[in-house]
Amino acid sequence: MSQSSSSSNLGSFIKRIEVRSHLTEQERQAIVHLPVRVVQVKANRDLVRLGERVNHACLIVYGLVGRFGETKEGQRQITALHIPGDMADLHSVVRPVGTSALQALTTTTVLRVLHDDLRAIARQYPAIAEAFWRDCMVDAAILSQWVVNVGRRDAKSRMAHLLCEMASRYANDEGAKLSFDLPMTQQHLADATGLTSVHVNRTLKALREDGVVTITGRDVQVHQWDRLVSLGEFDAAYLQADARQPERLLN
Amino acid sequence: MSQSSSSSNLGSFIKRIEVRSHLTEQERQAIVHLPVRVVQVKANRDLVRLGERVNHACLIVYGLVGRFGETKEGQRQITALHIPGDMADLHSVVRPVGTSALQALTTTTVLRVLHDDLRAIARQYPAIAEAFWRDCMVDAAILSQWVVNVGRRDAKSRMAHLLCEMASRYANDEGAKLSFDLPMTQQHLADATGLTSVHVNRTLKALREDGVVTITGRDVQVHQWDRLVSLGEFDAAYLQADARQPERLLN
DNA sequence: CGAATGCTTGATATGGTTCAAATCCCGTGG
DNA sequence: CCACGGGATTTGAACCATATCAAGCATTCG
Repeated sequence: MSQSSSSSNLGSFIKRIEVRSHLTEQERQAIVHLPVRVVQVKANRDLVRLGERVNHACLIVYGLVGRFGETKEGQRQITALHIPGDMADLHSVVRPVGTSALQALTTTTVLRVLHDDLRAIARQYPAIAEAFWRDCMVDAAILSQWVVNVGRRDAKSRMAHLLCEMASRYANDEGAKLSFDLPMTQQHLADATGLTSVHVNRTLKALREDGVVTITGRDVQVHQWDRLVSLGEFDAAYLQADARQPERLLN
Repeated sequence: MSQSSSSSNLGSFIKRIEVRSHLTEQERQAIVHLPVRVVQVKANRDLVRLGERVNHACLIVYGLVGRFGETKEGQRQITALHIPGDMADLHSVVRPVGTSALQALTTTTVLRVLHDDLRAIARQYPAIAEAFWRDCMVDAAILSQWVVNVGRRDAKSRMAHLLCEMASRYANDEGAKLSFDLPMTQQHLADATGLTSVHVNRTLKALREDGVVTITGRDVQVHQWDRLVSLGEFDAAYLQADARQPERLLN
């Protein structure tokens, strides 16, 4: 895990926040000028160990990160996936004692931001506090969907839902959903869907034979988006927190 | 759904908040004086319908409330349970478009608090904003545990975990965990654990025959707390957000 | 080129579901 | 106080979606 100091590169974070919340120029500047520390993490290394108390949050700049829960018998369950632009543990600002581990699925570049700094701007600018809170609530909405997915859907439907979600989160435009890079092994997919890697393999085969998606290594090719959506009963509404709604008191 | 206006009774909410966050007397007063509207909801009625946009949050005063996700084939999955003292949808302050329904499992008394009022005190008192955020993050931690529970544990273990969680949340003192009132039908338990009501019944039978817990109607009697904890791999840490830690900048 | 890691497939086992029916429980009205 | 009705619980039998075990193949990387 190599480190180096730097100032900014928080652009992707700002962009993410502004999809969901309005910021004034001043607020934007406050975020941009947060001091950060760049950290590289190799695949399968923890960014945050289980039970560790951290004093910083991790903005993913490049790579893919998972939050892992574990069973006594060593079975792992991914409870969240974080892609570039996500502040993977923004919640730790307010609850610094981790209850699960954060692990890199691929080599990952992270910007560490100190809790104290985040808390300071949240206290100074109520709109930033609200934006952080809102961002965390989108993650919670995803979590809630995962409970439904894992609790009540069969294997094919689960995979379809996960693929729709990741496609939607990665995509900037509609077309991008049909072809994207998903750097997860079949074991990772199994850990995210609560299945076995063997069964993930068979499920992907079935989806391929249905002509819906083809996954080759990290490359996902969606042939029939509509069928994938209907298989996974996917409704992207939960991923949004529309900034355009007048939720914010402009006082 | 009967309504009546009232002022305060927010004591249980204050108490809940203060377990996790420090408040000054002034901040406490700001919360106590929030205008509320008392609402009674009968069992199996929605407090918030699927997709409904609300302008208030619901503090549970009496009863039990579940958040329900649903599958196309009508299978239901409970993604959260809320007991008295919980502000069931505090998150809606920041994301008012519901992505799942809130339904009463028993006759429930609710205090409705307007988003605008909550947002106003959150903006005025950064410590309150932080406390609200923290409260939501405890709910998210529970959600995260549920994903692990439903994704990777077998039926007996799932039930044990759920029972430990509810016991811990209901209990004020240690002894109270051994005997408590859980107003859920076996179908509700099934919806919360991602099982079938038939299998819940068999699982409860097995737990009873093991001499671990006996559930008769709404009455839960825990005979061997330690075995229940170890069966469910339960670690109460995730339920806490220790207010005693100096997380708050006292500036 | 060899070792490690990930992918694929077959055979078998099993935990949980589904369907169906009986019984229990409790509130309600006669 | 009893009869009735409807939800909730309990149990059995058959079935199936997914797990488990095991082996061979493919790909990447040092």
